[in-house]
Amino acid sequence: MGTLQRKVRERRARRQAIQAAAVQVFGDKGYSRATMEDVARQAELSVGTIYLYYRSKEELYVSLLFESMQRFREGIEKIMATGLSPDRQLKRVWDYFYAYHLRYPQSYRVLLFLQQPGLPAGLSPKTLQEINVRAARNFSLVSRIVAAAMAKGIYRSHEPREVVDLLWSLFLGLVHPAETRQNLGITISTLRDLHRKAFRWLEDGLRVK
Amino acid sequence: MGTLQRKVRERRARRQAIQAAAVQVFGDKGYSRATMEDVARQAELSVGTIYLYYRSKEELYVSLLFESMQRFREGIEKIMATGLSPDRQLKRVWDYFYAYHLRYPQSYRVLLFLQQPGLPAGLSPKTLQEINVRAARNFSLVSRIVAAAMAKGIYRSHEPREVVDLLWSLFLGLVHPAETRQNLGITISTLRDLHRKAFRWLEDGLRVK
Amino acid sequence: MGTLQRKVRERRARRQAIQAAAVQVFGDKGYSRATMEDVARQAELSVGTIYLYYRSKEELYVSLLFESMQRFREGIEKIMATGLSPDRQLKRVWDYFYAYHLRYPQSYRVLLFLQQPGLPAGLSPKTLQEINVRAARNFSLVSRIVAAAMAKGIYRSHEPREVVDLLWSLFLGLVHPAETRQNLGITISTLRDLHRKAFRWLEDGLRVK
Amino acid sequence: MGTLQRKVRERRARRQAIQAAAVQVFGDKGYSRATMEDVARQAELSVGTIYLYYRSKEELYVSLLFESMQRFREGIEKIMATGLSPDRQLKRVWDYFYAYHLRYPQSYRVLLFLQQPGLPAGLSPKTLQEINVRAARNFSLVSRIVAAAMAKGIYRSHEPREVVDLLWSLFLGLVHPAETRQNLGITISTLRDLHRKAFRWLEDGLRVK
DNA sequence: TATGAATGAGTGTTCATTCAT
DNA sequence: GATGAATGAACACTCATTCAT
Repeated sequence: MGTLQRKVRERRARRQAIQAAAVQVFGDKGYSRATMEDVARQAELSVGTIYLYYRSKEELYVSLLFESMQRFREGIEKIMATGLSPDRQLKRVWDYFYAYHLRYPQSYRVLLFLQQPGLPAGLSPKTLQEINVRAARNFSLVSRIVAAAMAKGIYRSHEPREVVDLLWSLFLGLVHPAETRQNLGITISTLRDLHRKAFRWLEDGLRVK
Repeated sequence: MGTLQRKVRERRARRQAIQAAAVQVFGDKGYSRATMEDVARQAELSVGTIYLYYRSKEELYVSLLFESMQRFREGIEKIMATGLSPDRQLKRVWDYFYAYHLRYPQSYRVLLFLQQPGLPAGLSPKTLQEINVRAARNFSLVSRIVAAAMAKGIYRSHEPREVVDLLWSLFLGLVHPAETRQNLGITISTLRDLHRKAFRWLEDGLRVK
Repeated sequence: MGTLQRKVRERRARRQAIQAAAVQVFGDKGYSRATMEDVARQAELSVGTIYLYYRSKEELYVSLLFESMQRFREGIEKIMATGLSPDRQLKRVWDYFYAYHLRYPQSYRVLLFLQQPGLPAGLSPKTLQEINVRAARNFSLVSRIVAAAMAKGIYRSHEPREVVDLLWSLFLGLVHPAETRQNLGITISTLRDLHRKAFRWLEDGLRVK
Repeated sequence: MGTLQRKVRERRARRQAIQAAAVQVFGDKGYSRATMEDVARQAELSVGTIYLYYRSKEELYVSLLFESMQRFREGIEKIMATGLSPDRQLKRVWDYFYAYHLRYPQSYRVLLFLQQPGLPAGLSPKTLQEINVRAARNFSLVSRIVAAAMAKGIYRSHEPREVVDLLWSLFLGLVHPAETRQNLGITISTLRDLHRKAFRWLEDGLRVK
C-alpha cells in the first residue's frame, strides 16, 4: 500500500514536467507554430508519452491555461490574506500583475491565446464553459477588494466588477503594445514607469477626495 | 480607349473583393487557422486566382493590416481637420476607436494578430520594419493632438507619446476582454459604457484643474 | 487572292517567333522548369496566343526538336554538296557539330532532352515514331559520307552506321561533361582542343595505313 | 542490450529501401516528373515516412547520386587493387562502366540528371560543391591508372586527365544514344559490340607502337 | 486573331495522432 | 508505462490549359 499514492504522485509530477516544457514552447512559438515534437524534446520525453498524459494538443494547452489562472488566483488570495487596507491590497494586486508577467512571461502569453480570434472553434463548449467559470472566479476575487474599499469609503461608489474590468483592461493594454513592439523588434524600457503612472491616474479617479 | 483604365479599375476591384473575403476569414479563424482555400471560397474564386493578386498568404495578411492602419489614419486626419479644440479632438479619436471596432470588427481583429507570440517569425524583417513605420506614423498623429492640448494649457505637461500609449493601451485592453468573453460565448453590452467612463477617468487625470 | 498566302506567311512567322523564344527558355531552364508564361513573356505575346499556334507545351517542345534536327540536316547537306573528298567532308561534319553547339547552345540543349529518362512517358507513340524517323534520316546522311570514304579505300571497311554512332557518341560525350561541369560551376576551356584530338584519334583508327 | 545497434541497423535498412524505391522512380520518370508520392508508393510506405529519413526531395536525389558515385569508386578501387598492368586495369574499368550501366541502369540514369540543363537551379551551391568534389575524386582515380601506363611506357605521354575525360565522354556518348533510342522505343543489341570496338580504337591511338 | 484572367488538379512538405514493440 | 516510427490528412503554392471579351 502507498503504491497507489506513489503512482498518483509520479503521474502528477510527470504532468507538471510536461506543462513546464509546454509553457516554454507555446510561449515562444505560439499555439499554432508549436509542435508536439517541440514539447516532447523540451520535456526530454517522447511524443507518445505526452499523449499518455494529455489527450490532445488542445487539452495540453487548456491545462496550461488553468495552471496560469490558478497561479493568479493564489497570488491574489495571498494578498487578500495580508489584512492590509483594501486600497493597498489593490495596489499590490496591480503590482502582482506586473510581476507575474515579468516573472512568467511565457505563462502570461499563454493567457493571451484566449484572445486569438478563431480559437473557440477548436475548443469544446464544455471547455469554454470551464474557462469561463474560472476566469469569473478570479475576477470576482479582485472585485471583493474593490467592493471593500468602497464599503470603507476609500473609493467612490461604482459597480466593482466594472472597475476590475477596467483595471485588467488597462493592464492587458499596457503590456500588449509592449509585446507587440517586441514583436516588431523594439524593446521598451518605460513599461514599468507607464504601469505605475497608469495606476495612479486611474486610482485617483476612484478615490474620494 | 479607356481599356487600360478599365483594366486597372477591375484589378483594384478584384483586390478589394479578395481583401474583403480575407478580412472575414482571417477575422473569424485567425491567421494560422485560416486557409487560402477558405479565402478563395469566401471570395467565390479559385485558389489560383488569389495568387494572381497576392504573392503569398503573408502578403495578403499584410495588405489587410496596412488597409486597417490606413483607415485608422484617415479617420484621425479627418478629426484633426475639423478645427475643434484639441481635447474635443481627442475625445473624438477615442470615440472613433470604438466606432471602428464596432463597424469593422474583423478588420480590428486583424490588427490584433500582431500581438500573437511567434507571429513575427513568419514575417520578413523588411515587412516588420514597414509595419513599424506605419504604426509609428499613426501614433505620432494622435500625439500631436495631445501635445496641442498641453501647449494650450488644457492638459498638464507630460510626454505626449506616453499619454497616447496609455490611451491606446486602455482601448485595446477594454476591447480585448470583451472579445475574449465573446470567444467564451458571453456577449457584453456594457462595453460602450465602460469605454466612455474609462476616457472620462483618464482624461480627468490629465486636465489642469 | 494572295491573302491566303499572306496569312500562311504570317502564321509561319509567328510560329518561328514563338520557337525562338521557346528555345531560349527551354534551353535555360530545362523542360520541366520552364513555364508557358516564361515563353510568352520572352516572345512578347500572351499565353493564350501561344496556344493558338501550339496545342500544348509538349507539342511546342517537339517542334523545337524538329527544328534543331532540320537545321542539323541542312548543315550536313550543305557539306555534302561541296564535292570535297569524303574524309574532309567527315571532318567538316565533325567541326559542324562543334560549331553548332557553340552557336546555338540552347538549341543543342533541346536535343538533349530526348535523353531525359521519363520523357517518353509524356510523348505520344506517334510523336516518338516521327522523332525516330527524322533522327534516322540525319544519321543515314552522315553514314553515306563514311560509306563513300570506305568505297574509295580511304577508310577500312566497317559498318558505316556503327562508325557514325561512335562519332556522335563521342561528340555527345565530349560536350556533356563540359555542360555538366558548367552545371557544377566550372568552365572548361579545353573543350575545343579535346574535340580536335578526339577526332584525330578516332579517324586514325579508321584510316587505311 | 544491442537495442541501439538494432535501431541503427533498421534505420539504415529503411534508408536503403527508400533509396531502392527512389532509384526506380527517378530512373523511370526523371527528377521532375517523379513525385514523392510515387516514391512512397514504390517503397510501400506513406509520404510522411519518407520525410523521416530524407529532409527533401532534393536530399533524396542527392543521396542516390552519392550512392552511385560511391559504388563507382569502389568498383574502380577494387580493380586498382588487383595489381594487374595499368593497361589491363584500364580495360577493366572500361568494362566496369559497361557492366555497371547494365546492372544498375536506373542508378546510372541518376548520374545523368546532372546533365539536365536547369537542374543546378534546384540544388544548393553547397550541394553542387560537394558533388563536384566527389566527381573529381573518381576521375583522379582513373587518371592514376592512365598515368601509370604512361610512366611504364605503355601509353604515349599525354595529360592523363584529358584521356580520362575522353574515355568517359565516349562512354557517356555511347550509352546515351542507346538510351535515347530506348526512349524512342527501339532496343539496340549492338551496344556491347560498339563498346568493345570503341575502346580498342581509342586505346590504339594511345599505345606506343 | 489576340488577350490574360481564371481555373483546379497536382506538388513538396508538415504535423497531430496512433500503435506495435 | 514508455517509445518513436508510421501515418495521412492538410496546407501553401504552381502552372498548363481554357475561354469570355
